[in-house]
Amino acid sequence: MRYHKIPNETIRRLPAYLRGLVFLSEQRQPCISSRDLANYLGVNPWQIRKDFSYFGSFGTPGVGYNIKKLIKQINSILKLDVGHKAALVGVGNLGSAVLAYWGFKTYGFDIVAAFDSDPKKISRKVNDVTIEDISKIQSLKKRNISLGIIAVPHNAAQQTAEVLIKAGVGGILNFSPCYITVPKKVKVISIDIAMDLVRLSYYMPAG
Amino acid sequence: MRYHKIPNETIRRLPAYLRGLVFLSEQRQPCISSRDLANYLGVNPWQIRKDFSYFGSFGTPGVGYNIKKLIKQINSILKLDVGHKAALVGVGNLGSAVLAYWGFKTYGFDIVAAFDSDPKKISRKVNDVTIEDISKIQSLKKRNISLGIIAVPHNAAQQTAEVLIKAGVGGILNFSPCYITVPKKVKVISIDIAMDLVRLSYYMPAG
DNA sequence: GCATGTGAAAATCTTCACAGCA
DNA sequence: TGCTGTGAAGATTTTCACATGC
Repeated sequence: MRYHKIPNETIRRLPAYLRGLVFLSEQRQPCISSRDLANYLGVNPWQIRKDFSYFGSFGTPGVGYNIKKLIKQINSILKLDVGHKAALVGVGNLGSAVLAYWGFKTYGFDIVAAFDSDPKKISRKVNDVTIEDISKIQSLKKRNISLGIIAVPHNAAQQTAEVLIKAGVGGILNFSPCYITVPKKVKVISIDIAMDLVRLSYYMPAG
Repeated sequence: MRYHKIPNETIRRLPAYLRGLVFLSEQRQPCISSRDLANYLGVNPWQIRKDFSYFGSFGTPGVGYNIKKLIKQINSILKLDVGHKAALVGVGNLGSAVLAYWGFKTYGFDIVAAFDSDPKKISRKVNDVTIEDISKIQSLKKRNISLGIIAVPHNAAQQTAEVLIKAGVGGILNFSPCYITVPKKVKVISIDIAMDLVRLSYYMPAG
């Protein structure tokens, strides 16, 4: 394996590979070929092989990939093996759903804190997490929380991002429907379900 | 404007342009340059100009783009001007959150039906939508619903997709954490929030 | 024989530089 | 002058074909 810059698109696909492999690992078959895996995931075999090749040689020619071993490798590449603590800001409709979503735990994420500015919500408990006043947010560093989840109205998003960054988070998952500006050292990933639905509209057959 | 195949990436960006423009249209300023719009959206000006150029010439040299007019154009490109009726299948945690999410309405989507297989949930009302038994799903075509939203456990997703397609939907928004196989004429867009969080983990600074 | 890993070719997408118009 | 629209250059990503290893 020579040095290669790793394509962003590869990083976009790796989590999906991991997700599929985790389901496959529940079966008894220990190995899988790139062809079978590709078929299961709905992608191309050479795409899978190329993507893995950026990180090393994980397979055995003539046999395929050992599923459990491959999961470990991808977990390590994606830095999921260390575990991440996250804090949610904004416990409205969307925020509550995020809190209740178990899907994160599978990948080593734990939402251990939740903040809101509405006094009526403070001290309420949602999914074992007690909602705190937004002013308590500077405690994140002390609590070893490195990840912020923003689910506030869009006019409060930028400000919330800044507070989170000041509190020491290195990554932000942004559910607010807007772009937020951050220093280079912080990574933001934005999610807006409505945007995906809009995209679907474009691709849908007429009628 | 010559003929050009429209890049998928352009379609991925258009909804975000639209979202930003809708917010900007609430201000009194009628026009915006590609530079200012780009700055607001966090992208490059030439990217915006190029993206629009695939569909025609929407701006005025020396002035910029008329915001309201541009919104209309993008709405038309994305086929949002016709309105879409959607049906949700699976009213669990995630499904309920989707039902409660107002964000769709802004773009002309309306979730007018919800289905579940759990008898305890049938006839309950969530956000003005009465939950129906999954067996009633073949009524979609008659009700003019062209869009399905899947929020069932992953082992039921493929089957749900097939039922939806048989009932005549042309597009599926898939929240179940798995790949689903569909005929070419149907478009699927999958969303898995956990996957984005995983990607964030990769990009986050160490420490 | 069979499936991986990879250089090289092809396709796609982004960036640039500037002609042309208000 | 200021900003759009676009061909062409540059960068990135995907696809392919096959050498290599089990």
